Amino acid sequence: MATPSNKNLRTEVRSAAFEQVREAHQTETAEDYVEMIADLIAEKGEARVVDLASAFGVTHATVNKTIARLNKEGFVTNEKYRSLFLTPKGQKMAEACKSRHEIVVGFLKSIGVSARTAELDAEGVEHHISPETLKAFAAFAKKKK
Amino acid sequence: MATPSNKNLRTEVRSAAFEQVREAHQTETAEDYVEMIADLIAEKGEARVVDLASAFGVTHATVNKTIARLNKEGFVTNEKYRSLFLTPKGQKMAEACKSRHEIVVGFLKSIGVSARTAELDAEGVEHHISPETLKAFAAFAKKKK
DNA sequence: AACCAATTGTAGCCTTGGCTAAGTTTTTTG
DNA sequence: CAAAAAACTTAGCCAAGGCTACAATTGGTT
Ligand SMILES: [Mn+2]
Ligand SMILES: [Mn+2]
Ligand SMILES: [Mn+2]
Ligand SMILES: [Mn+2]
Repeated sequence: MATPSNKNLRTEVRSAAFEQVREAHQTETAEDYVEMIADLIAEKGEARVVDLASAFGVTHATVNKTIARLNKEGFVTNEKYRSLFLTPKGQKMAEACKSRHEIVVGFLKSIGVSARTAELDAEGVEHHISPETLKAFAAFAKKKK
Repeated sequence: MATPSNKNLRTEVRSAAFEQVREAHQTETAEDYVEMIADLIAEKGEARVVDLASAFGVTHATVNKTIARLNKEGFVTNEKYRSLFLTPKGQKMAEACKSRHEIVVGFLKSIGVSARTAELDAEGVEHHISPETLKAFAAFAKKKK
């Protein structure tokens, strides 16, 4: 049980887990932004800087800086003083994120978590769910329904 | 369905969710460090800077800077060139985090996620689980067992 | 057309959490 | 017990994501 190889395995999984968390946090902002931009365009016809600021609860200056990064990384296109658009790459990511988001919310509700808490917790949890776990979530929620 | 009050509620929950995520990320490092320090002391008798660096997969310089902050915030005590200790406040937090971590891992396994993936995903998920959801996780895993 | 309010942009600041590189101290080892 | 290795500290750099304050642009109102 307490063999060296066992301990090494635990150690290896441990640091891999933290590495995975750091990676998730690096893509998190891009994921939330593209999802929100897609939602806003679907709901209101356009996504403006003020809308994003209000949705995320941050200042417009923060949104502006983030948009500049997402533009540089190829997720968003933006012209000065005009509303925001997603690139095909950004759209694809938005769809995947929306789907994942909904699976997580649905799953949490299906194990008895209230709608509000499910929404609140899902916004963070969604970024730390591997494909395997996502599949398990989807399967469970579907069976439960 | 698409009444204004409904839309305002959605909007309110939305920004509250992102605020909750930002808060979780602010306490995350402290939580992971105190838990790890407690684990190392339990397993090896002491927690050293190199141990933490290897466990988290970061450099010892990064650990050092973080420890300085945790000291300032009252979670850790440290004397130069000596191993690290938790304050009572740090110990209390470590226990809560360890318990929460185990609940999350156990829950993921109970819905069919493999042991390795459960460990990997739990390290991030744990910080985004509210008390209500944690209770639901614990209840489900217990029932399933 | 001119003005004013709203929106967007930009500069500069802060904190966190990464890193490398170089200097100290402690511990081990020959 | 001296030298080498290991561990620790410190300084300085970077990127991300917050903020405030101020400047520029747009768009609606009169
Ligand atoms: Mn999210
Ligand atoms: Mn989301
Ligand atoms: Mn963690
Ligand atoms: Mn997170």
